[in-house]
Amino acid sequence: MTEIKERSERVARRLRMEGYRLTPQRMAILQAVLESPSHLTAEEIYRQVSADFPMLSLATVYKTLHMLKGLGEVMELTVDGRSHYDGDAPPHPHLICVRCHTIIDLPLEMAVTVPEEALAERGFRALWHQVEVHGLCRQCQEETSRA
Amino acid sequence: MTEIKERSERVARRLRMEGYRLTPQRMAILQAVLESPSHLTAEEIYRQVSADFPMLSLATVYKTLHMLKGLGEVMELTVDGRSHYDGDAPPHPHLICVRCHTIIDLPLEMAVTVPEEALAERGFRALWHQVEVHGLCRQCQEETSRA
DNA sequence: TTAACTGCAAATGCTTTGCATCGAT
DNA sequence: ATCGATGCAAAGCATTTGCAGTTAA
Repeated sequence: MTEIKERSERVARRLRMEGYRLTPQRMAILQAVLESPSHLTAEEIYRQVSADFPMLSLATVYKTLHMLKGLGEVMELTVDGRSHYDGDAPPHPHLICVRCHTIIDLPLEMAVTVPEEALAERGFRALWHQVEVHGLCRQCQEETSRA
Repeated sequence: MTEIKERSERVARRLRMEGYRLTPQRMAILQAVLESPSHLTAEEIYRQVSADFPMLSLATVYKTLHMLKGLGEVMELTVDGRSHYDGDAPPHPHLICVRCHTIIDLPLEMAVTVPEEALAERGFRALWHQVEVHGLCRQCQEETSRA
């Protein structure tokens, strides 16, 4: 909890420094993304934050998430045509169910094994990486075999 | 080339076996995906195949790609809200430019390093995996620094 | 022959945008 | 007081769907 508070204060400071305004909507959206253990969609963030800010608009949620993504403070994960947002700092692998589209985090610090030379050869500057394992979650395996 | 022909014949055989009809459209779409060294979008496949089949519809392209994906014969990679399709067999990492959305293949057989136990613990059955490295391609680095 | 497939056009659903108003600085 | 941010509604765009006509088997 304190960790999340510290993190959101750090981001707030950064926003101010870079000339962004600290609106209550932005703070609430940021808080929601950081707090959630799962990977919320814009819609879910909207519904959740709306409880405190009934006048919030979905467009603002999208605009804020876009900004935070641009700053690298949240990551975007597209599953089945829907974007999910994750505020976790250390990159970790995601298990993605191809049937129900659930996303499961693996709490492992994946040191990705792409050799530096391969990137350097192509003049590519890596910013972050992402490991996705696609398959069937437990429940979907059961439901598939039952059919 | 022969490799591609063999591959498409193998897929054709599989389709027939599983009760799908082998229409000229399907064969042409399959061919196009297998032949292309890049990661075509549905739109690009449509334009390309349309040269030979002017009566082809985009809906058929989507339906066919969806079917092939379901069979695991092609993989889907979503970048910036657009799906790209890749018929390559061995899974390899992708470098994705966050600015221009170019996709670069790395011809490395990535043995992904997600420990089996982590999957087993969660009852997750892995089907395939995907490594994405997000960053800036050479050209976009130059254009960014110039600005 | 007949059930699956195609093509068309309309519909869907997520995301973005334009613009008048509001509010953080 | 300024200019960026918000909220609303409309627009945008990739993808899906319904259906009548077509065709592979």
